[in-house]
Amino acid sequence: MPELPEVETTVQGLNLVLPHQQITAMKIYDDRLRWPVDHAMVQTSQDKWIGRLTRRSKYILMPLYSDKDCSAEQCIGEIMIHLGMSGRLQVIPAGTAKEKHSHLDWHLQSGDILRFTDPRRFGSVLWVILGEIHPRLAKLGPEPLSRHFTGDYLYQRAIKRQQNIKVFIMNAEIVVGVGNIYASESLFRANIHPLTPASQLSLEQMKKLVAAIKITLKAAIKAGGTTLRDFKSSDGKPGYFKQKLQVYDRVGLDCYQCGSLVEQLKIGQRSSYFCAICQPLSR
DNA sequence: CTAAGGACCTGTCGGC
DNA sequence: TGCCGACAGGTCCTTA
Repeated sequence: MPELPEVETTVQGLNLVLPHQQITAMKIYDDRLRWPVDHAMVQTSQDKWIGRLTRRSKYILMPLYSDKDCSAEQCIGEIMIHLGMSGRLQVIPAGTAKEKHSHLDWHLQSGDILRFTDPRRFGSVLWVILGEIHPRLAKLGPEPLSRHFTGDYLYQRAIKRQQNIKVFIMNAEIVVGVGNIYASESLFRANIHPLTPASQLSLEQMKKLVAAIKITLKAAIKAGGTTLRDFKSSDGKPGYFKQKLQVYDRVGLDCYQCGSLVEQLKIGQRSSYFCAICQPLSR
């Protein structure tokens, strides 16, 4: 389900309702996520106030405070949530029946519940100690929408890398937040074949690719993410970016740009979509 | 160090 | 209708 635009959409939606709400209780129904949920979080969450949520890579960071003011000195740490492939984090009315894969609830003073649901359990919910950088965040590359992510940067990182460009841009140590959908979409937009070795691309091509990634992600965030099967933002609405996908999931259909057929390949175990005419393979 | 593959887990869909 | 394999938006870990 979630790539960066879907996570960002979720954070924006939750920030409309969660900040300054008090947690009255946390319940763990199933702790078997990507990593076991630490049951100490139940006690830690008790009676704390929720601050403004942020995002780093595809992780959602929810700071907790010991006082309703939520001033910096009162912060006690953060809950760090990854949605994996099938996770959802939403605020629902008290009493809403649990689904088969609802794993965690935070009951709020308002009566609502913040609920984490994840059928495949590739998601994770971890505690970040105050003032520390979680090991999972320590080695991440720049945010794709930040000024640190430039064509020059990507070109430098690609020197001596024979790896194909699609797998390369999906590596979170190079740049975070480029998942399988938007990798194909960005490469199409930049007219780069997904199998091109990273080191083969010129500085100009890298600049074009970086611009394409930024434009693609921004447009997807604006549309509320992409709903393929089951993505729902925190307010329960689907994302509308699917209607704008150029190549993803369009194998055998006409390329919107040139009219030839969109092709599909497995690259690094993932389905990849491209137009061989618009995205010629240089060497 | 890089690159490639398997692993984790459940649900759904298409073919027979 | 039922069974079985392939596949799904993401990382992490092991092996070469």
